Amino acid sequence: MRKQGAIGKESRLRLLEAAAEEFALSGFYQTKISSIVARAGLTQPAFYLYFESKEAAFAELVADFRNGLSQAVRDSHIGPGKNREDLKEAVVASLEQIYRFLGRNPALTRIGLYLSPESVGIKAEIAGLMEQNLIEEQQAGYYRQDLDAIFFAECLLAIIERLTLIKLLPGHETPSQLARQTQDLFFYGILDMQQRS
Amino acid sequence: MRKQGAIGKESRLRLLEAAAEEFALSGFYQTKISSIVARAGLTQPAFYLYFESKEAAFAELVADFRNGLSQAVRDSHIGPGKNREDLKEAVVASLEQIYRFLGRNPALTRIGLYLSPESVGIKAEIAGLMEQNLIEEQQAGYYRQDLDAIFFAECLLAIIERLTLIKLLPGHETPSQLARQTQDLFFYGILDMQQRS
Amino acid sequence: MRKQGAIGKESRLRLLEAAAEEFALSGFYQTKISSIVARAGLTQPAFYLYFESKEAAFAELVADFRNGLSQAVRDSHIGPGKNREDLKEAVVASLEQIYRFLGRNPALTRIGLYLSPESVGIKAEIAGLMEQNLIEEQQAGYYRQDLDAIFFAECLLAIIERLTLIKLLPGHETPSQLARQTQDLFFYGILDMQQRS
Amino acid sequence: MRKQGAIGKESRLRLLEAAAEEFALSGFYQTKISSIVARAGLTQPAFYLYFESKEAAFAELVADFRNGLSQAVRDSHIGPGKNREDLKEAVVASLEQIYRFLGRNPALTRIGLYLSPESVGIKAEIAGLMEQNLIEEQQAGYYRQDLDAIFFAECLLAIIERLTLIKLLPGHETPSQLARQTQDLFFYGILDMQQRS
DNA sequence: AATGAATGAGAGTTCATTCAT
DNA sequence: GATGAATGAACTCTCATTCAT
Repeated sequence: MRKQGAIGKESRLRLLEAAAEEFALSGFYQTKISSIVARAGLTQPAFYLYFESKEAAFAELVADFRNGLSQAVRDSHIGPGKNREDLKEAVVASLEQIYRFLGRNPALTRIGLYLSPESVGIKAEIAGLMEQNLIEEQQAGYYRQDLDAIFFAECLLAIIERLTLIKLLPGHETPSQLARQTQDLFFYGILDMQQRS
Repeated sequence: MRKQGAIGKESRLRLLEAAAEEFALSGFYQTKISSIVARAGLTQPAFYLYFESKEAAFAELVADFRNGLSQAVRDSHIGPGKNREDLKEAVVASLEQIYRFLGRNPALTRIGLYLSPESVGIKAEIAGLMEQNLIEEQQAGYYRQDLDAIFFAECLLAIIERLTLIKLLPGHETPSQLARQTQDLFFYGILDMQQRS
Repeated sequence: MRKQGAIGKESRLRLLEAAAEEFALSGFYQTKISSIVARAGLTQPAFYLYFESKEAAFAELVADFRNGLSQAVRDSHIGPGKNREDLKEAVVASLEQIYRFLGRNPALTRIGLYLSPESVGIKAEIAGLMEQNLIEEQQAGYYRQDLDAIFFAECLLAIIERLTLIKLLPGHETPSQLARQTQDLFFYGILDMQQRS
Repeated sequence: MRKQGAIGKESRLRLLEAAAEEFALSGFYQTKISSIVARAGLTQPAFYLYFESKEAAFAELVADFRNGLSQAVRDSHIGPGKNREDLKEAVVASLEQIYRFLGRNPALTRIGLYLSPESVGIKAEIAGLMEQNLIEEQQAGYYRQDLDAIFFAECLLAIIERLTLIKLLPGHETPSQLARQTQDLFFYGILDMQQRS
């Protein structure tokens, strides 16, 4: 790959965005280079000016997503010193941050979370990061002590993943709404509080 | 497709199982008819003796999974008249039934839940069935009245889906263990009960 | 590559022959699979039923040539116990055998001797075999003792190679004629015998 | 192609040399313009500033070689009036001149003698020139009268060609050594002189 | 004199699918 | 009931070449 000026960078970016949309729409195997370049307003060889192969372009998108989401999750850590009421809002804010990232680039999210074979590894990594956050928050006394952090992290991720797919990406709910619903369920469980033994 | 004798039925079944395993292993597009028939110990034209096309075979597997899972979910409904302690066990049993179905045929589960484009529709259907169960159970007074049944159904499904993938299919946990963990989280939430406001 | 019946073997052979002719005519890079299969009366995918790739088919032809020529050279060894007059005829017969092999399949010869990058290695091998023959023949007292066998082998090969290209393959001379001419030059050199010092 | 200043001439030359080396290394079809310009420290369009096409550049190299070699062969003619001892040295000198030219620019030699499709025509021309030299030298009484000049010319060329490839270009022998060996073989043949009938 | 950017044309290869037996 | 043999239709990727600057 040779040196690129401004125009080249622009073309590359256009191709990357076109690729993201095509991949998100049709999946990796059904996406043809011809569709990508058509969407970007270029011809097929231009694609290979900027990417090694179809796989490489896909991998770059996946990596972008992975980095972005990892960062968002790391940033969503809740610091110490919150009282019960503040905690609730902090948790909502934390979740909202993650949902917001996932909603920002729907095509990328679809690729990284549902389409890529690497999604398994990505989710494992994300679950791990969430677990670390949760452990520290648990040590801060925010959650019950007998909570299995990794198990909870997996469940949290599962719910975020699914709600993103069915509510966030189609635009049925906002990050803020989803954050609040998610927090509510996890905080209080499903039992009727009056009757708790 | 004409009528088949015993040998034909056997071959058809072998092909279907081989297809399930290949699809589960490599996904739809990367699975070649040649691999399927090789695994089944037959030749390519034999495949077309029993299936219209690659798509048709895949669709049949998906349909099998969908029917099985729907039934399992319907069967997992919890009847009225349980007290608090019985309820807990009933919920665990109900969840266990679902996990057990999902663990029974890993290849099929992988196809129906993660690989098929139809998985979206399947999950929507399953979520709907779960919602109906939950509503009735809620009306029986088992859960808090302000619980949003469809939201909860989606979360439940999300967790089942993820735990199936990372715990059940790799054999790290049994249906019974998963059922208990899932029930516990949902019943009590994550907060420390002493401190609940 | 699966099992082949008689028809398959026939097709494979037809493709191999077609490939040899196309390669000999146009060289490796300018030969298109489409030309080969057209000449063989088949379609492109059929080619891949019998050969891994264009390279593989070429390599097979080269290997065939190499084996054949090696054998011919080994067979051309001259045994002991010849007197001067018999020797001459034996040398001619020996050379004729080699020329005859080279003339038998012109396309293959062109590929193995001039077109293939492996031709360098092939000629090195052939020169080595010739050297061995020559050393034994020299020990039998047939040639001058101060003759450098490997040098002579290389020269002999050089001449055979060139005469094959310009005389044998175009059909200007027969193996027999070429053998006699070659023998004559090497036996007596170029000087006028009366004047030899 | 327009007139060029000093810088342009320099670039053109650099490209030509780079092309020669790349062609010699990889052959015509496997040599990419991109490799040539990379070696010359320029970009692809620059190549087309100086050459019509890849073919044209190659052809120019071949023509350079052909002219040079023709001249060298013409210059290697041996004049009349030599006695037997002088003749030997004259022949050696003559051969050395040719080997020296071939060794001077290895890349060009490889192209003109082994890689170019035109090499056939070039060798035919060279053989013709050699034949003329030989005929005159034969008429001067230097060689046996029954020698077939064109046949001998072809053999001489064959040997020069092969020894150049395997001894001269890899640097195993010098032009002088090769000239002497070649002369020795042709002068005296391979038979033991004591036993000549 | 030289380059960043782009393209037309084509090649090899793959794969689901079918036919004749 | 099954197979050896063959193919139509694509698709990815490469490369010489050119245009605008």
